[in-house]
Amino acid sequence: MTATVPHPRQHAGERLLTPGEVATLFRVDPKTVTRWATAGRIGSIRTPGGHRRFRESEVKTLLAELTTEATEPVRNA
Amino acid sequence: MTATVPHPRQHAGERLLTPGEVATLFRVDPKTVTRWATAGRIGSIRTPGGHRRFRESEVKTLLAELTTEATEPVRNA
DNA sequence: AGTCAGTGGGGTAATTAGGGAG
DNA sequence: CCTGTCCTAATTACCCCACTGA
Repeated sequence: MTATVPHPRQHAGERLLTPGEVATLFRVDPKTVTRWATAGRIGSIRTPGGHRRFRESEVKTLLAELTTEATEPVRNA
Repeated sequence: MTATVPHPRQHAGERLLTPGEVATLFRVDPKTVTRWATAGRIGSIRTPGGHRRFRESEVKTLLAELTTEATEPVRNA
């Protein structure tokens, strides 16, 4: 396991995700998530130790923006 | 879980946070917050019994300083 | 007096950061 | 241009038990 369970008790639903969790959501390597943060494509919060945390809301929004639905119906349905 | 909510009305300007509460803000383990205090990365106040408390204003400031917003637009959006 | 979540201290595994080469 | 992997070092997470604090 990585950490504690999700917190229902945060500021304003400001849950944070670890690089590994974000990597799982996008099905990529955690290293890639780090590069996104370095490139400024996704906001990040650094711990005093240097590790990164990501806003869950931002990650979800990003996922939604990059999601494309099928526009043509299946011909054999 | 680490931080519960039972809380005394800490009136006055300076509200104090428990290690568990600070840990929640940074999405880390309460033990990690303790190490930050030991390493001098964050100021702490010790109770006569040895437990630590952190200044909310200092924590918030630190959190804000370590926060980076996304600057580059998403390619596929 | 007694309960009990939270904390401290110590020690060991798991993640992460960073650079670099493919 | 972007990503996954290898490496080392640093940071963090989870385990124990004893004590604090409300």
